[in-house]
Amino acid sequence: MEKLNRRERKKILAQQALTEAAIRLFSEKGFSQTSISDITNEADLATGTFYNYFQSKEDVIRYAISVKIEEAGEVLREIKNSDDSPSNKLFMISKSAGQLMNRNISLFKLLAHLPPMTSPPHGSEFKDILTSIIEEGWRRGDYKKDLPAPIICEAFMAMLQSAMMSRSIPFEENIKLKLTILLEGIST
Amino acid sequence: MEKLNRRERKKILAQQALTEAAIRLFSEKGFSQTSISDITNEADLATGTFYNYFQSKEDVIRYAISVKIEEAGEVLREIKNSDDSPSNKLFMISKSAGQLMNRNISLFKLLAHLPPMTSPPHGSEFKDILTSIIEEGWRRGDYKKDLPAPIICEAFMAMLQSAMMSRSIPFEENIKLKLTILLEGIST
Amino acid sequence: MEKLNRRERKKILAQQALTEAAIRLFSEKGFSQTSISDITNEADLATGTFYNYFQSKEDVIRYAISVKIEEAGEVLREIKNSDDSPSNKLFMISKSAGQLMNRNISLFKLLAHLPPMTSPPHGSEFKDILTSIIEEGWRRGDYKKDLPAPIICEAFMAMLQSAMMSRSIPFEENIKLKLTILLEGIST
Amino acid sequence: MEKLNRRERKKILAQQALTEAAIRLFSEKGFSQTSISDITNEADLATGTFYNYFQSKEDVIRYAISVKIEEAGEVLREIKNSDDSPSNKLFMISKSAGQLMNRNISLFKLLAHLPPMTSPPHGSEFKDILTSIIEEGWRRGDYKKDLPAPIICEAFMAMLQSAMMSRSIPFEENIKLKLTILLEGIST
DNA sequence: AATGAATGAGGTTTCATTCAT
DNA sequence: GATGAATGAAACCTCATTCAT
Repeated sequence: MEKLNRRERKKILAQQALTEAAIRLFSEKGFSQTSISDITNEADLATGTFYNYFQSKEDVIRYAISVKIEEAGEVLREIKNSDDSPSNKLFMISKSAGQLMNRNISLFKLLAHLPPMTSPPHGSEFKDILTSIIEEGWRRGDYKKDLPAPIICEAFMAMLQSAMMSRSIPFEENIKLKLTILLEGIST
Repeated sequence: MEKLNRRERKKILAQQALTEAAIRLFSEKGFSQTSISDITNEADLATGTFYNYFQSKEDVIRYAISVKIEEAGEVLREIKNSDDSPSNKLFMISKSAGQLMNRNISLFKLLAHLPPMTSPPHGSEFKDILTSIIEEGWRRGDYKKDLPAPIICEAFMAMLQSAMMSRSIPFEENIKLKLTILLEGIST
Repeated sequence: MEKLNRRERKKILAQQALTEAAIRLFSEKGFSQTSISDITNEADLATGTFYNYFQSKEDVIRYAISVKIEEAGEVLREIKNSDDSPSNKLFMISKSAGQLMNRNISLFKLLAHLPPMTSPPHGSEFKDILTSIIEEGWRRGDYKKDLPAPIICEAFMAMLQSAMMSRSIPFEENIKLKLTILLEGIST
Repeated sequence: MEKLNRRERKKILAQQALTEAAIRLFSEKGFSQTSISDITNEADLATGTFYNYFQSKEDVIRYAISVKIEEAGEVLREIKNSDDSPSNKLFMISKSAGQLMNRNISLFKLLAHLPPMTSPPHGSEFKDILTSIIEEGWRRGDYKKDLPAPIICEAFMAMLQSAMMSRSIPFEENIKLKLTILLEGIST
């Protein structure tokens, strides 16, 4: 058991090292400017080793994103199941989503290098959670009923993204103001 | 004064042909899957000719975008100087921006392949016009004064972009609903 | 007559401009790093114009050298026909050859880029003059007769070249010392 | 300690094959007429393999020369430390230098294709040995003391080079005559 | 599982040369 | 004669991938 574990741990370490090296280089030099041997150099491994873990450069992105998605899912579900009001839940989601994405902004930009339609392998879960929060708001009579849920979801995500990208006003203040507008616009 | 002799005309045609071929192929096969000789083949020119007009594939994107920005500027200024109400102006802007971007959606997606920070070489003019419309709304007492102009601009642009990207609800209906939320949120 | 002359003069100017530009660039950036359009740019002419005067880059070298050879020939013949002693003539030749070559050192290095055997299209004239001076020395009983003339010529030219290339001792002093050795070695 | 495993041995063989192929082709077809894939074809390796060992064609020249310099150093030091008279040592040096350079004449001509000033990365060691021989001659009272050592060194090297380049008289005879002149010129 | 030299397809890029103006 | 855009062959060079160790 001991021996196997050590091996497994080493294996995982190599994969982690490769992933981190790749993401670092992708965001520093750009995706296509980064070669596989750049990545293995940065990870202090041999070129061939890359192929023990990944099929291609794109594969690394997919793997890295899936890890992040996993993490994010946990947090989202926790917020959804809390006792807060829908509007408060939206605030909390925006906050932690902002944090997550800020930390991984360069990673998400890399999605452009994957074949289209692969992009949001998770978006739906996010949307599902948002939708269920909005429906909760409807049930409680908080929100106007003449706006379709997808529109509200999209508007929410747009505000979120816009706040993250803003260069003029810091995220915290920014998202607070934008959510104010949004909630004002959808509340009864 | 449009006295271009044949040679000059041919030059312009060649550059146009290259640009159009490039954008077409980029969106069909993807940016990095498109080689320079793919482009010249499509444009029915020799490989070397590409380098008479551009330094690199990225260069074509920059050029194509700058042409579109030019066009968009014209329309924006016209709307700004019309006699409509601020909110109507915002609707009109969203409409024609939507049209422009819809027509060039594949072009804008290519921005991801340019080094970061190069992205909005025009954003400021757009922002200036939006800001002046919002200020007009303030003067007329249409909009709440406790929201900073940049936030409103950003929110507007976010709605616009989100409506353009939406896959669930068509742009026209989509942007109408989102602007409704926005205007409701910022109006007195 | 006037019109023709002006044309002819312009023609020659263009050829001179091209030659000078070429030699300048060859010695600055190296022969193969210099393209024909580099040359025409430097000469402020169009690419195609080059082909009105030369067949190739190598051709420019040949032309430039032939011009210099022409010049040098004049000086050599003058010295040969003067009333000085053979040894003095050798000193004078070394002096003016040194000056000429110093001024055109970069040009002579370019000979390496011409197909071999083309190299000294003039060497023979130089050799002839040296030989006739040595024979004059023999007739006057100045020089030992057991050394073949070609050896003395070669030795003289070697000293000359070596003095020109020396980095440790300036040419004037250098060639004086070396010729002293040579004359000591060949004198009776 | 020459424990090279098969991989290492193959590496060295590959680099040798490339170097030899390159030098052979450079002198057969000329430097700029030889492409990198010519070289790898001749060495029976793949094009890309060239770049595992060299940065450029110029790089091969540098490498090849440095190898020869290494070899020459051995011989020179041996002669210097022998029991012969200074003048005999000079003869022996001229002889083996002539042999070395004759064998590698085409290699030395390639120096013209390297950026200037790179040329003699070794000259100094050669000079040092010559100087010590001349000083030995002075101590023994063989040579005149009014000629600076650098001048004698330069003159010796010039004679050597000139004898190697001569087309009219074969090297052996040629260098014997020229050294006679030189020694006559510098001896007491 | 790790290594890294060899591979060679396929991209990028240059540039001598032509030729219509 | 001068121009300079177009040409396309031919060079350069990179790099994903393999495979013997």
